[in-house]
Amino acid sequence: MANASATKGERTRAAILDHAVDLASVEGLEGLTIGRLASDLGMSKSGLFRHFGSKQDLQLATVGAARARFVAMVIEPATAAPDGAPRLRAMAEHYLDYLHSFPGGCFWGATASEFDDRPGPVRDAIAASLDAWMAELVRQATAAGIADPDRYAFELYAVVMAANARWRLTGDRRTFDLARAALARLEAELPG
Amino acid sequence: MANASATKGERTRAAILDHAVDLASVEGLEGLTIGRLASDLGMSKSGLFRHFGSKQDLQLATVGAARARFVAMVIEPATAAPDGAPRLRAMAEHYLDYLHSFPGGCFWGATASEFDDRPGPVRDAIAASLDAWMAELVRQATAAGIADPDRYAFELYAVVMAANARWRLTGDRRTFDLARAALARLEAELPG
DNA sequence: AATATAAAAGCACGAACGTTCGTATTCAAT
DNA sequence: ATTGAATACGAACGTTCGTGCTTTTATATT
Repeated sequence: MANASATKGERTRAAILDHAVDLASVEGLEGLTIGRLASDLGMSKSGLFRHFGSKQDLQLATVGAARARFVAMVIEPATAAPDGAPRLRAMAEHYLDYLHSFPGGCFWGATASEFDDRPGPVRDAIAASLDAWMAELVRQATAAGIADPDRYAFELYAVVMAANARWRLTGDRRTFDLARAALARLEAELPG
Repeated sequence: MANASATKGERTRAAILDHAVDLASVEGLEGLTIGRLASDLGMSKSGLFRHFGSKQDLQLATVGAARARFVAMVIEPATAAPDGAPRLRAMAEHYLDYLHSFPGGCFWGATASEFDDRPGPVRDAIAASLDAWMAELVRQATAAGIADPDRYAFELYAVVMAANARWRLTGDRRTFDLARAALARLEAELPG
């Protein structure tokens, strides 16, 4: 939510980006067109465009907004739990719920595969966000006393990513049951 | 490889599709443009277009060619091993190697997330191919005596899919070490 | 209330896309 | 050698995209 004391331009910009994240989860960051975004928000292409100056800037700002949403929905709420195993459990649960905050499934699932072969700042921003998340997972797995934290973080990421992919393609919510069963197997690795 | 006794049109069509699969692994099935495909193959847009009649038909044919490649590289070679655990091991190994047969990473990883929110025959074809693969994994996991074959198939798919995604984004081949470690944990579940 | 500034709109452009159409070339069968 | 079909080409179309320029409207400060 944008700061209420922000200027009108800042509030508009925040509203644009909030919708841009949702739209990109459906259409991708390239399929996210300025015209579509403008008409969805009831404004003109040029009026919206003025806030960014280029489509690439819009894409970069959208990646930033998506990252902010991820932090707010997955990382922040889990800070209540102490480092290590409890934090890992809390993050994994929020991680799965987070997938439902998009109309088109996980923003990162859609955009990472879209930009992995498109060198440039947008790709770099996506990669940096995901690297930061992986690093956080490794940190917590280490704190939890896991012997091979890199492998553990990789598996946890893999399960959630696949849950998103299979769910979006089949429409079958039972996919999440499979994902939870897989996560339970990972939790069983945690000491204590 | 196209049948050598095929007509010229059939050979051209096969060559187009072979390149289309590679190109789609980089640009996606929508980013796969007819002009780019034609110039890569040294032919005219209209000459290429004639073989399909619409872009959607080209996309559908490309999905079919990708599926044929998957069968030839992952499923076929593993049929030497008997059903159950040996077959699962063989398929998993070929599955990882298969990722390197594309210039832009796994065709399915790129196209599934691209089309999961685009209803239509292309989406249906992609979903059907992946469903068939999941069904094969479940079948072999069942034959191997796994208690929850759906969960097992899901995890195996998740590991390879995540290996592809992380590898494409980081460029780090050590990702495959993590994937192999994860696959080893799955193999450890197999009886015998 | 007047005025300066920020925000949004209107309009038009050049490029790229899928697609169509008419024509040229290749190839096989007579 | 002649014909007819299969294959390919080149130019053009209508549309959509990102972007720039100019004008109008809304906001905020004195």
